[in-house]
Amino acid sequence: MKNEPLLRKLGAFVALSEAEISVIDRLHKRRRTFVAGRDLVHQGQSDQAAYILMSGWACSYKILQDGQRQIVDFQIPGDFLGLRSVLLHMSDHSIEPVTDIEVTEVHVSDLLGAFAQTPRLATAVLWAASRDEAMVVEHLVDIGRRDAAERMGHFLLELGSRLTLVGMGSKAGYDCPLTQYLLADAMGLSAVHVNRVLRQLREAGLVTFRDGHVTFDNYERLTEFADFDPTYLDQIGPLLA
Amino acid sequence: MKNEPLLRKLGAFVALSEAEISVIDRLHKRRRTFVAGRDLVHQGQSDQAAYILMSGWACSYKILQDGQRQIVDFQIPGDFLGLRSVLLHMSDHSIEPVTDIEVTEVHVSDLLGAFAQTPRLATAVLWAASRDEAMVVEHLVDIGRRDAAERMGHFLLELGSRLTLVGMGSKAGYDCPLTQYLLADAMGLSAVHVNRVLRQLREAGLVTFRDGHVTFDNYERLTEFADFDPTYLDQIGPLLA
DNA sequence: CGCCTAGTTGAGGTAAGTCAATTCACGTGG
DNA sequence: CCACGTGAATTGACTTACCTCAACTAGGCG
Repeated sequence: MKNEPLLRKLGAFVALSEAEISVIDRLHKRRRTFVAGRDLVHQGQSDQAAYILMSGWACSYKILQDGQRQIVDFQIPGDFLGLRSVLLHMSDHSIEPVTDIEVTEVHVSDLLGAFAQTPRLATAVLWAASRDEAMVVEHLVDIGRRDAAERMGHFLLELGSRLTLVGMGSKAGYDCPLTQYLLADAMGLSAVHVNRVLRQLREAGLVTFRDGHVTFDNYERLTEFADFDPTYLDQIGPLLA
Repeated sequence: MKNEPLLRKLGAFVALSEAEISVIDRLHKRRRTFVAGRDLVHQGQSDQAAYILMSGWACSYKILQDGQRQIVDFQIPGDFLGLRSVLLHMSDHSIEPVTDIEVTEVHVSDLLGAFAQTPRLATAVLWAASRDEAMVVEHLVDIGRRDAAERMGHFLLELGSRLTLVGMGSKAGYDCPLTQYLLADAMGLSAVHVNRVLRQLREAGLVTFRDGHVTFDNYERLTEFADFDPTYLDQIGPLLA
């Protein structure tokens, strides 16, 4: 259980006691799998369960009336799925597995019960939620104020940073199951423009995204080009002894 | 103290006991004021205090290297300022008062101590943070997938909804101290385009924004035009007895 | 073999940006 | 009292980044 991704993530924030670890363990009751492409959570559903992603990639998104969609974030192992839906008692977004995924289901009552038993767990979850929000905010800045090439570069760097933290990537690159259509919906661009921008970045010798793999051809120069500052993702050590 | 805006907001989520209310009261130790335009929190600062906004408007934003800025959200009374900065031990954004504001300062240690005493308070704050995140997400969708006119309409409706909840607006309209420059930085547009879009909405008989006041000329039609769905902001009653 | 999905590229259209000039309200000092 | 400066709003002319439509390629799989 020491490799359990949520423990690793929360452990970076609070030094968890044995008692707290066992409370978290008891949250992982029901293990489930979902196939790529079939939504776990639908926009508008109420009283939903939350999940902890154990393996695979997912994305959370919103659909507009005219059928367009905006992907808000991608989730990788250790991330919560649908935590906000549970707390707000209504899902304001949908969640779709990008690949086949494994999750454990967490019931609201169990989660709130765990908070009552160990308040430090509540603090740790609040920290994790803040970190997620910081990523959404960075994404917002991306879309609002960076042009397509900077935006794409920044996004690929951020994803690399997150994956590196969980041992799934490095400054050399990482495996990435996203299609250009998914990228387009995440970046607020059209799929054809994503293609052009990827070509541009490749020809500039910055990054190459091909056959499900991202390769950083020049990490330093890309970082500068995309104005990327990873401090908000960096975690120095447990902040709460 | 019954009118204290944070109590009112959290009270919508959990039915607070006398003991919990007094814990919250004790958080409001130091009252401070800040003048419009002078930042409270700077991007990159560490170990910052958090604040609860008592009166006035503020905005949180990020500056890019080329000097452009993106406003992430506006804060109105009852909202936290810099809560994320405190939990992440590093501010990833700046906060500027839009008008002169009154706040109460909250120290991290006091907040975490309050969580330990009353876990339900932690849950309530997590709920408030989730609600904030939901607004950021909606803003992200705005910028990513709506054209300038829809975006502006949606934004003005959302602001109206939030203000109505705290008694500062209605379906007729509300007072709004934002300039077209602030709007531009929030919507990811240029100031001149904001001006054109406002004219367009006014001439279409949907909304009028003039002299610091927003008037909904046709609330229904604007709601439809902007694809606005307020459910994620609505609060039916205490969810946690 | 043929279909389907993902990716690639070209040609032409459009929403929004930039630059620039003008107005207006307001405050301040001569 | 008026000249002046400053910040916000307004409008026009021109540019550009990104979109749409459309055609074509390449791999995977029944």
